[in-house]
Amino acid sequence: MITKELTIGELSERSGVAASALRFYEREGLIHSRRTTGNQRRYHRTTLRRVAFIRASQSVGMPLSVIGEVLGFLPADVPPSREFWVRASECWSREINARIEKMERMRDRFTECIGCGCLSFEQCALVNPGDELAGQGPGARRL
Amino acid sequence: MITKELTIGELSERSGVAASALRFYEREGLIHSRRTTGNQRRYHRTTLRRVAFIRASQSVGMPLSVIGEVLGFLPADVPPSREFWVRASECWSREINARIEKMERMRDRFTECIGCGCLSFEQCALVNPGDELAGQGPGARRL
DNA sequence: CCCGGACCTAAACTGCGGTTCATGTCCGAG
DNA sequence: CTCGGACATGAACCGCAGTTTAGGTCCGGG
Repeated sequence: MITKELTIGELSERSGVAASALRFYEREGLIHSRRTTGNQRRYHRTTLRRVAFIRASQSVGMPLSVIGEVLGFLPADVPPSREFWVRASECWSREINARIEKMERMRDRFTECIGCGCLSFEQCALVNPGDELAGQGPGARRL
Repeated sequence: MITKELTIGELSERSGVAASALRFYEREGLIHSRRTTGNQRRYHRTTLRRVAFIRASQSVGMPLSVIGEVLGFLPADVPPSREFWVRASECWSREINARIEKMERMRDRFTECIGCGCLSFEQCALVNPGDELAGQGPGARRL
């Protein structure tokens, strides 16, 4: 086997992702590692691909939890197939499109609200979202 | 003066915003209050409008810090003019449009990346954003 | 054998937008 | 005057996506 394993430092340097982040991803179950007798991490080469996928997905706004779910279908130490990429891409595209549409709806509502001079409670859809518009920004969500 | 002041409970009920949030907004300087001799808050009626503006702006994704900057142009205890709404609306629209465009670019890049079969480091623009794409998702930002 | 750099862990901290809690005060109705 | 509900404060906590810190271990070169 010439498929040399990577230390965390090597994976960090090659991927451009901080070692602390890699350990964090492992805690969250997004990547996996073997341990040496001295308890050090050794990564399979395919982990590089996994990390690439994680970063690419994050850059389009996916939360780690969702990325983790999708990566759950991809067994550890198996190079991701082309089909996997394609399916994931479709999934992400749908998500992004949904978010874009939502933002467009909100923008239109805002200008409409300003235009009509309302922006007071009880009348204004923006102020009283009620429906799926709620819980947009970051902040504490209750379980 | 029949312009009765509001207690925090009244403002909370009328605006639908929790009293804890109203205190928080006040700490952050987004709204203001007078104090009674017993140290209780009394809000000017126009505060209702301010809170409406805050919630509407939040619903389109604006962070409180930016909302606070804009509200800073609006003196306390003065009803916001129509011109103020219009200018704020334009400002927010520009912001939202910028965010939508950014998301569209990212979506396109992602599908392109998947299509070309790359998604590895050094070649992939998604994985190595470098430019304005960086720092998208939530999470700790360093100063 | 010793040294330094790479690695390990757990715990605490970041910023955002608040909520919840503990403890104490105010105020109006009866 | 007393009681309860509304109000006050500061501190701790939530989720997210990590980073930083403190203190300890591993490993290879000289």
